Amino acid sequence: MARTSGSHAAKTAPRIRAAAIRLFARHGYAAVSMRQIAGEVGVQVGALYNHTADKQSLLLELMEGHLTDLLAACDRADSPDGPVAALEAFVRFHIRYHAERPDEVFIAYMELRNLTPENFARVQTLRRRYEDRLESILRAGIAAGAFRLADARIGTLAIIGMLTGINTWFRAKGRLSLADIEAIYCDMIRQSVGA
Amino acid sequence: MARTSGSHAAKTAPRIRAAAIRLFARHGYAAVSMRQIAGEVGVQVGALYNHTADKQSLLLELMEGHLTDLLAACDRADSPDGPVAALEAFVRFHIRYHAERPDEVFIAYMELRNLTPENFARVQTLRRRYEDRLESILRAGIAAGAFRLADARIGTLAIIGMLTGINTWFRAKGRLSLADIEAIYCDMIRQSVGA
DNA sequence: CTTTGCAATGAACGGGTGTTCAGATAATTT
DNA sequence: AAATTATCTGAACACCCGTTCATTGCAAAG
Repeated sequence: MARTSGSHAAKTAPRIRAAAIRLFARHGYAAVSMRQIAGEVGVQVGALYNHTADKQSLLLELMEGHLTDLLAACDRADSPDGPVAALEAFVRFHIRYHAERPDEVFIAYMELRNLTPENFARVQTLRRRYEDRLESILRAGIAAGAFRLADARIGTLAIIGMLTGINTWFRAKGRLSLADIEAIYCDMIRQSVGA
Repeated sequence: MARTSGSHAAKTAPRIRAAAIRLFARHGYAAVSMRQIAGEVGVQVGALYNHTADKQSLLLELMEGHLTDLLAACDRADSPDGPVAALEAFVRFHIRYHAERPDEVFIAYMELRNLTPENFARVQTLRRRYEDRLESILRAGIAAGAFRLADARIGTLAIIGMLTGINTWFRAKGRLSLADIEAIYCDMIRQSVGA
């Protein structure tokens, strides 16, 4: 090999991903053309195919990248002892992490149906791994008698749904700061599981 | 006028809407072509334009129709006295109504970004009207001292998000029936507002 | 039974789609 | 300095897009 692999790619590939994230989040996967992405990067269409196999792979890379990062960050975040404290830590982590990456989150939740079946399955596996973090906390809380909650799985889906919804309406310039919302959600979610 | 307006339209127009709902929900507005819709109805593309001005209007009609029906049904549903009972009635109504129309719900929540700004504003107004139904209940409960909830608006968005999420994962053949889920959600939501 | 007029056809319009590829470019290793 | 090779260009491919419109068909009104 005569050149370090990706000497240029190291600059262009991330820019393609960044442009795709912005455009997919703004207009939707199906409504964005490869030419639009290329235009945003300042390159011709054909050049994109040096960095991604096709449009579908680009979408998959964005989603898998986002979910992998999410899981890694979730692992890094410390989870305190005790079901109530662990639940609160999860909620705060989720809200903060997702608020910082609205575009990736939007794509990961809205473009699932534009994945091929195999790619959908791969993404769902990652998503399920994240949900399982919360489900474990709920299960432990139920087992310890700390939570009054009939079903850990449904509780997980309900809480994730509640949290995910924030991204659809939260605006930094709104009436309440993110810290305010974090506090309100912590209270509501703690109460929702009967703790 | 030589003929009752819409003697044919009375058959074709609803079929177009039904096909569009199915296809938009399955593949997304941008990914569905007018030719696909026409094919599903068993008609040529041009015929669609006898019943809708353009693709964008078709989307708007579906969304406005869904939200108008939702508001009408919500008004018809009786709301019992007392904040706790009213909240439970709202939750049960929402879950049942939405479970019966998964495709319309999916479109109304996922295709907002494919609306032109004016059309988006119209749909948001209707959606806000529905959210206000819940917000009033929460406000009344807080005022009466029946709920322990810091902010009625955030509580509304949190609960709506929680409820709306059901449609993304509920399957009739799943582990739990809709009635089971209804019961679990009623408990969680009642607890979440501190009642 | 003729008139009326809505609805459906089928072809066309201009333009956009994802993807490929031969050839030019430029940067790194030898 | 020369050779190498990842990257980019620019054009092309075959096909699909939303929308329009002259023409045709047909069901109801008079």
